[in-house]
Amino acid sequence: MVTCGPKTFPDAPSFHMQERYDPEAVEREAQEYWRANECFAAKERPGARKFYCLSMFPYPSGRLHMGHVRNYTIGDTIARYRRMRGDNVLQPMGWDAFGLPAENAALERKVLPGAWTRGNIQAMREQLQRLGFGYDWRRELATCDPEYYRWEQWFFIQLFKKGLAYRKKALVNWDPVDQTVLANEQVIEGRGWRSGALVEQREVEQWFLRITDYAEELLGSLDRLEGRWPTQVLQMQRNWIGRSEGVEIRFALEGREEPLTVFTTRPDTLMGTTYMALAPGHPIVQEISRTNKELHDFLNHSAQVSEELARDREGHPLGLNALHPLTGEELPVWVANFVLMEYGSGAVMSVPAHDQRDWEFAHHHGLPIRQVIAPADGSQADLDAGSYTEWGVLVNSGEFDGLSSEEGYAAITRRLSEQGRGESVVRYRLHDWGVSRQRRWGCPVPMIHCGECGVVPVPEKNLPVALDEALPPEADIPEEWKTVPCPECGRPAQRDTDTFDTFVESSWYQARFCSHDADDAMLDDRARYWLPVDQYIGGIEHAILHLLYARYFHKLMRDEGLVDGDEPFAHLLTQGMVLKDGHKMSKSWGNVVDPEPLIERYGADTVRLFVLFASPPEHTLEWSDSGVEGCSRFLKRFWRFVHQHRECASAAGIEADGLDARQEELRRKLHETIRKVGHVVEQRHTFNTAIAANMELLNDLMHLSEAGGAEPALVRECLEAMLRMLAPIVPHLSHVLWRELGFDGAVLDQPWPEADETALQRSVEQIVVQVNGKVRAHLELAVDISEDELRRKVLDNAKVQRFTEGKTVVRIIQVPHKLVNVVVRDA
RNA sequence: GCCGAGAUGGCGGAAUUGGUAGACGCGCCGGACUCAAAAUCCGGUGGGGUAGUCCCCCGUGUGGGUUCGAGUCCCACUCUCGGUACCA
Repeated sequence: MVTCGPKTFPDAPSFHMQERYDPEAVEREAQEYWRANECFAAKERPGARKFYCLSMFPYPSGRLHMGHVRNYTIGDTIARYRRMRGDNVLQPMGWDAFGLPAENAALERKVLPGAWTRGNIQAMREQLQRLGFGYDWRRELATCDPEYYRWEQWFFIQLFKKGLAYRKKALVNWDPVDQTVLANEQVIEGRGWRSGALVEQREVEQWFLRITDYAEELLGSLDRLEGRWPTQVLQMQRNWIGRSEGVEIRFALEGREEPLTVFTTRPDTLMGTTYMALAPGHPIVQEISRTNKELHDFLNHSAQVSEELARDREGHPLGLNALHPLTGEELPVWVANFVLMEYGSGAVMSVPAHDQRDWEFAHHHGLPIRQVIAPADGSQADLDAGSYTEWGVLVNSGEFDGLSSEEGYAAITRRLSEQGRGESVVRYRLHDWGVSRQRRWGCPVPMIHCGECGVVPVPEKNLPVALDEALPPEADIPEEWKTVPCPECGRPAQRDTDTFDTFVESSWYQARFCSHDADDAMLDDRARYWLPVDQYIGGIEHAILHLLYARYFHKLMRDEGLVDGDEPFAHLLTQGMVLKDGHKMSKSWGNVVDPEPLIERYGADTVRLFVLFASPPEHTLEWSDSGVEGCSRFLKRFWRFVHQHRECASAAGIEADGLDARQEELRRKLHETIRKVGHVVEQRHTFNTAIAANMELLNDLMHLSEAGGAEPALVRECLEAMLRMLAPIVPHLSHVLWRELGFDGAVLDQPWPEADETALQRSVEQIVVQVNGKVRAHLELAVDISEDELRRKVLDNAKVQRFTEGKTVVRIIQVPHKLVNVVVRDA
């Protein structure tokens, strides 16, 4: 038998160069090959199993950070793996290019937002290319391209025509620092999500998208994503949509025509209502405050207090009575600082005995507390200590006494309905999506305001309404841009000068990648071929906003006949954050690790390998410089080993019969590795264990080689399989080594290796022997050993006997090919 | 408060359906090579006892339980992280 153990090479420079792993040269070569052969140009192949792999596109801030590197490495690994599995893979990349930072940069550096953005895109594109991600760059798009936002404007007009986009004068969140309106989602604990400034309320005319029309479907179809999306994300979306069932009740107001409408989830407590509470922003409150100085002063005062999120139960009587819908009892109407205008109708029926906030408010202001629910178990509720909010049995409720809360709920709802004073309704926490922004670096709203005709869409032939990119953001918009003839009557009219929320652009880019160059339609049949995205990868921070809006847009596009299916992203993987020293990398912590110098020093493959190896994709990743060093060592070792065994490449096919025991063992290890890696990469995305398995295999292979057992055909079989398994993770190194070994074609086009069942078989195996569940011995036994023989060998074993001596064997548990547990009892 | 996820060596993390806890990597210790260092290679590395390779006990946040057997399942709790919060 010929062996090819470690060889010493003459100390000539040419050999030296090859034996030394030079990532830069390797990466240049592989990337050149991919580029020249257009390896990642995706084509629609009807009938072929397609796989659309998408990573969330970046905001072009100027430099990639570790989070990007991690995100895109995960995506690229999955995409390359699917390709080796024979799928027709699409993996595009683009830029979420509109947004505030460009305007800020423009102000600070006296550059134009467009120029700043496009410069950043160029720099980041180079960084992505350097990392060797297999993107179809022909499909690259930036949301600030007029060819892109043109179709967003077109689509918005379709929504407008359907009544799904509408204008509403509404109280909106005003960020006094950024000077803009914020969506509810952009307000975090009363502060602007970017500026951190305390948000004020202002009334402005805004464009809204009727996402609430789709609330029920957005909620319902989450069930079908179960098992495909992380449960955490599904739950967060459910909470955000916030469906709640209840009853809308109309209370008559003394001396007023219009009744007061409230929403409650507890109509069973209706008989315990002792006062009404309105939000400070409620129209009735606003109206009365115009003539009531005391109330006016109170509102001014509480507006300031509420900014500090005061929990004091402040309020003021309005001097107005409501009438109980069933008893006609007079109930004083108050304004209360804890009532929210944005939820329900901005008014509540207060039941202090059974709602904690109402209880506190009543206590504070000396309002009556009337118990109408008693604990079902007959115990006493202590209403001096607080409210009793559990369901129970109705008391002090007249004809409803004795009913359970559930029965009372139904009976009272029925009675209200009969009297025309209320009905069951479903409420959502989700609000219509305000999409107008008073920003310059965004997609212009394609609408014209005419004094005669009202709001008129820009005619489709005039799209896109292009931004004047030469105009600095601080300059006023010129009159000649703003003033245009009304498309309907021809009289001078005004363009809408607002732009869209950038979440609008990112809600449909996944579809446009499919039809990136369609110039006469937003989408075409190619979108039907590629969609939905089979695997979407991105940060957990987008669990609510982006993912909800994109789901909404997909349904809108579906209803416009543009796409098939109900959901845009079939599978979602949310990668964890990248931490350093226990904190998120940020300037303020001073712990930012820039990928660039690492790529410079170790090469792209090492960086890719490390971000996958350090932890499973969903976990937060603790950055470790020495961990990178370890990954670099592995690649160097692998490289060197391959070069020391190059001649094994010409070995003939493996002959399993000719292998000795150690070689057979290694071959079994190889095929076990193939089986394991295929499973974890495909099913679990735990690339860390896939890498570890390959490290183990290399260690074993090197030990065998060291011991002189490196049969060329076996080495060849190992290397061929390892290069394929590592190709999605460290594609450059795999590409070059594959070629240097003289194997056919390019490794990225190779089929994924299959485990050879016969190689997995063994004649003897190790069986763990336990006595009462504790490991006491390991036995090497023939796999086809009979049950009796096995029992005998186990019970005759000296180590086992030490623990069974003088005891009674009660039973023997057998797990085939794995374990035997002898259960004994004191005799 | 509510919802969700998690807790395993000095560290990151392994451990299909309950079946040898700590794979792989880092770090550390010892050794080889070297004038020396770097690089590389070899060996060791959960705690304790005994002891130079055997062997025993303990050990997966805490306390219970189910089971022949629990990191894994059940109950209660502690802590950490993420989301959300006056939602009527």
